[in-house]
Amino acid sequence: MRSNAIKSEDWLAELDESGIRVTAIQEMLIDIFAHSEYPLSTEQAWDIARQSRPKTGRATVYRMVEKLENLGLIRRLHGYQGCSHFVPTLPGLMMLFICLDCGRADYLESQPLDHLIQQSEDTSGHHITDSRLQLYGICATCQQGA
Amino acid sequence: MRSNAIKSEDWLAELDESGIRVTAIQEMLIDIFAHSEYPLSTEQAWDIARQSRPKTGRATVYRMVEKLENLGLIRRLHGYQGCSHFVPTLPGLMMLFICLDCGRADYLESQPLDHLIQQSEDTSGHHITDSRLQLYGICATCQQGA
DNA sequence: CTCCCTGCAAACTGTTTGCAAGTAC
DNA sequence: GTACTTGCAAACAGTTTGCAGGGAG
Repeated sequence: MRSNAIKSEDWLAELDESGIRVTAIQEMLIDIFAHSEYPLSTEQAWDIARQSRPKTGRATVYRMVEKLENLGLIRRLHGYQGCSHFVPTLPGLMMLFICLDCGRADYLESQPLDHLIQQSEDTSGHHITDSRLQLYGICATCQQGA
Repeated sequence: MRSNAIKSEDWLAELDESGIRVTAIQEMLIDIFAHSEYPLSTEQAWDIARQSRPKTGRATVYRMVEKLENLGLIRRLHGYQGCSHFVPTLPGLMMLFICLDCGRADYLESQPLDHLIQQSEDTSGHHITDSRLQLYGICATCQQGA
């Protein structure tokens, strides 16, 4: 799997630029999402947050997740255990593979997808502003294990 | 937009083969989904159903939608007004475009997507069993209208 | 000092479940 | 007759909201 190259500092900088007040909780939640090996639901992130900060409120995590999603720092996973899990965004990489066995998410190179979308725009006449490609299956590691 | 070529009879036949008992309500709901020009939520389908059959229960529609989805006859739309809208499945066509203006869904030809997925499988080593590509934007018609 | 953030609890929405009655086969 | 389906109501889960207090700039 692709190693997670996300820098928490970059996220904090983005938050700052957006006029969102940066607090200790925010830093903690960013850390949690940026460094998790697996997609996390809001509930799971809340559980992890309370391990180091027991009085963290549920709503705080929901509000934070919403902000991170709106800023494009995390992406919602659809169709894997509902639609309430999130993974950090890797800019420029839009193809997301989710292993149905171990649950890990892996970004794949997507240049061909850009071409495909461009082509679809041309032939259909639609103006495409956003794309979402999710792939499901068994990852290379889990195939060996089985 | 691609004309909807779904035959209610085909769906009924599939239901029958699956050992699901075919009732009048099922026929009605199949008709509603197969012939709607727009993606429908369960709630919307329920509203339509009650126009011709006021005593239809909400749970019945939910249960029916679940069956249709499991059989692959309808597909859930993700990221458009939540994740609770459905469109009829067109076999072999996996690329789905949703207009953010008028809300209509349009299937696009997808041969290049198959190649792209094949290629991703080869380079990543993952075994891909399911793919989900959704495109968002403004459809050709709405571009003209504006 | 001001405004945004936080925690708590209550409210809310969409969805699921249990059960008795109805209906297809 | 048997088993699946239906409608109703209650239960449920995840998420959102209102508000009083706290913290950042």
